[in-house]
Amino acid sequence: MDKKGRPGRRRTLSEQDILDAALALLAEGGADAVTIRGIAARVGVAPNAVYTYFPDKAAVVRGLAEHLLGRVDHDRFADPSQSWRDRIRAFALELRAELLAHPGSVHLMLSHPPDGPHTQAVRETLLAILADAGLGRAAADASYLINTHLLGSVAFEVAAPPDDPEAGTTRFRWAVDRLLDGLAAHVAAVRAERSAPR
Amino acid sequence: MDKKGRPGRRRTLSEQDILDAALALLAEGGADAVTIRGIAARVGVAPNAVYTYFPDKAAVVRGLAEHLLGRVDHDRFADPSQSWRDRIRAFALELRAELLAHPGSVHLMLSHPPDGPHTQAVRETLLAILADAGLGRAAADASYLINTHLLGSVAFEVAAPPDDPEAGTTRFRWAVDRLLDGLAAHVAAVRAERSAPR
DNA sequence: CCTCAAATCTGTACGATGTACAATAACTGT
DNA sequence: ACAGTTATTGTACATCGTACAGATTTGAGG
Repeated sequence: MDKKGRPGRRRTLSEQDILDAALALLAEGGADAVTIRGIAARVGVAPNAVYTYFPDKAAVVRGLAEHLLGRVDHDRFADPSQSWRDRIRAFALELRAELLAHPGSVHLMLSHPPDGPHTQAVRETLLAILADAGLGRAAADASYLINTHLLGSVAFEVAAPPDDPEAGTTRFRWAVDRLLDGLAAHVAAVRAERSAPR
Repeated sequence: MDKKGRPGRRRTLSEQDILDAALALLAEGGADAVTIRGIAARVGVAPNAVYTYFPDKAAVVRGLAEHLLGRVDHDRFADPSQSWRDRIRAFALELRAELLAHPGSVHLMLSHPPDGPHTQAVRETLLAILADAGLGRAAADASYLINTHLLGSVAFEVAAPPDDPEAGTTRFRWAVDRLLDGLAAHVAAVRAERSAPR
């Protein structure tokens, strides 16, 4: 695990190593377990070595959130042969599963909202589906709605897990369906107004 | 500000003092500013005095969340003369305002979900409105949906504030309206099924 | 090949945090 | 008055982020 014992320019680390270690710590011990010293120990390096790659802990945490988002395959939901409702449902469930698999990741995303390429890719996939749904100008707001509900929902579930994990999934699915109903109603209303203006 | 300089049984503190100090710190410096030592200093007492009233910091934080919920007047929304949609909208906006007024409070609620009398009172108010709406068995899930969206939404807004705070309110209102549309559609569907069973 | 600056890492150290432990003073009941 | 309980203090420790100052290796320019 440990690389060397003496200082010097040796390139024993990489940004990926740090993020991988951070992710492992997150999975094992929750958000509190993600510490600079813990990461360093796990990759076998002095704590300060981390600062060669990240300016401070907040940057590591942001990077970790990005890293996590990079693990979800969102291109899979771009296929327009399925209904937009099914696609969003599946997308939401997938993201939820990924977040639930790493306790603390939601907290971390809510306190240090990432904004790297992976984050934007996810956002764009969502926006594309919503555009297909005919939400037009409201697509951005709808995306925001889905996002915030997802994060809030998972955060709450992590903090206060239901007795039966299955029940959590059922409840989440129900909530997403209500959201989709609301969006569908809005689409219908917009369409109606467009065909019979003011 | 400081009470005394020597040990001894003096009852210089109260649970309320501690929570008030914590709330002030939260309002001033966000969640990170809420520390045992900070609270103690603010009420002019040794850090360990806090442990007479709370077993650990987590308990203080939970108490603080409760304290905060106790400040919102939710009975005001119990009046059934208004439509349930208006009542929920107003309720959500009120809670949002309270949470936004204390940066970090959402985080704190998401990491240490309170469950004291105030929390339950708020939940019951919500449930009552939703029961009026005719949601029946689904009222609990609907309440959960509104709750999680509220928390997620505010958390996100605190972490990444919009350029124009007004825009945040508009967006939130739009989202709540979509939620309400979704719930209304569900109510209609349930009613339809009940009048024409299977 | 030699030199040297830049890059990468280590060691030490400081201030802040939560909190365990023991000592101390004031109150309470007898 | 005395004894026991209890609120408070002071001291101390482990852990955290990270600033600072070396040490060592590496690669580039001569």
